[in-house]
Amino acid sequence: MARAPLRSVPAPNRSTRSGRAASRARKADVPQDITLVLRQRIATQEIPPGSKLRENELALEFGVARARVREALSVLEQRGLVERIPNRGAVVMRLELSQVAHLYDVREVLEGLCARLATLNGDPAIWRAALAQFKGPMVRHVAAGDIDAYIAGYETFRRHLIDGAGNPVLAGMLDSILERTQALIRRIIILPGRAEVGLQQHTALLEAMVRGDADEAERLRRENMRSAKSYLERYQKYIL
Amino acid sequence: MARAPLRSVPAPNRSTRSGRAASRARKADVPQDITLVLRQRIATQEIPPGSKLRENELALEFGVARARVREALSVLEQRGLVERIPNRGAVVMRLELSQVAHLYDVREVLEGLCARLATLNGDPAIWRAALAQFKGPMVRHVAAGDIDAYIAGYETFRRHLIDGAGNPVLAGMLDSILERTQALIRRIIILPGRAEVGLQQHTALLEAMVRGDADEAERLRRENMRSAKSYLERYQKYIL
DNA sequence: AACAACAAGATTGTTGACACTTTTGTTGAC
DNA sequence: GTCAACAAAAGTGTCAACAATCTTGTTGTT
Repeated sequence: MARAPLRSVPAPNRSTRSGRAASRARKADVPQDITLVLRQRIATQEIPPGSKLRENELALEFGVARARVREALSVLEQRGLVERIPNRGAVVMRLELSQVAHLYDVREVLEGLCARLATLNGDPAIWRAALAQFKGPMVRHVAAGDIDAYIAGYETFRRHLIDGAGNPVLAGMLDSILERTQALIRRIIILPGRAEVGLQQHTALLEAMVRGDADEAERLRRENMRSAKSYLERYQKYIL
Repeated sequence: MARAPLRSVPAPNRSTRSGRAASRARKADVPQDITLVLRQRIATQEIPPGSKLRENELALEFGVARARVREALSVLEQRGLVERIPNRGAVVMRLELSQVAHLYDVREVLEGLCARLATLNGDPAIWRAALAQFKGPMVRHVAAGDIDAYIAGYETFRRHLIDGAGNPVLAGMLDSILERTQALIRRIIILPGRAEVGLQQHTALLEAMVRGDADEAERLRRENMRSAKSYLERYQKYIL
């Protein structure tokens, strides 16, 4: 449980003039990126749900004062990643099935909008290229059972969709949801038959996007999400 | 510009035992609700866009240390209400037209989902009651030009929709969007003919909800949002 | 042996002080 | 009179210390 301090900062770094270069080198890291690091650790479940986040521990590890950790925890609470109880500390949020269902209902319409906007605003060449990926290499990844490669391909596809949509508000909300369900997505993909279904659905979606049919793209993406949600509910006992 | 301190806290409240009752009376207010107060002030434009938020000023007004104000500002930044520039402070976010368009695109699909879920999960009696409101008193409010009463009725309707949907994730995101566009909504409603159109659209929506047609409810709500967005774009010069 | 009362330790909550950066105001040269 | 260099002020960034609260371990009683 005890995390090895990645960069053990020399505690007495208080002298005004000495060690300027050293502190400047770390300048870009410290300011608020401890929030980012914690977000990633929670999303990847490197810090598992239910864990207690002790302010002192984190402050020591990152070599900053507790006030900074405290601010980071506030942000994490806002994002729904941790729950904070007064005088008792912060624990990593645990996902109930109902919560996941809520997240997926919202994700469905947001991803639908994302597909529609990407069709309207994005570069068709990108969708053609993605379609080629899904018809060629991705098929082989699934056939070969190379889940990691498939997931990697899916992630870049999703990134292209969000970028292509060109809507920062949408991007932020999708990121927020993805961040909370990332661990789940990986477990859904490896369910029996899921990757094959997903492959087919994404291919159909991209074909609609290539021919510029935004409405159909939105419909297909939403159907894709509903399908994923139903898989999740069917296999919930193996996932949650 | 200088805000009158609503409750000027006696600064030397440091003694451990003295004034316990007084400090306990304020206990419920202080903890983190300064975030809520600031959110409301920004949403209502009591603090107008572009204003600088000085940490010291706020700390003094609320009678807390700067660290607490600082945490509140972090949350406000996360929510997209203020922009924080290192070493330069926090200013209330200014809405560009493009940003508003992005917000409305997202709001469209979220309100659509909200209407669908409310139709499926909510109590039909509530929709019947709301329909009666929109066919009776609300019509008179619009005819009489009583905008405030109309807005109040619309707000309770929207609240019923969100409650009826029963999805906390959705509720949070809609609140976040509403909070950022609240000032706009009031300006759109008073546009020529807008209230009449809205009245008709909401009536149609509620009729679909009463008969349990969730798909149609979602479609109508989305159409309603697109219509509001087009009004906004047409009259942008009078609004922004 | 089980349980309540208490004390010691650990953790969070809050504060004031200090360092650093930006802004503002002033002086002086051209 | 205008502009640059400099000094003072204001504001933000960071920190360590103290207070309040919760948790854990211990002791004593029934």
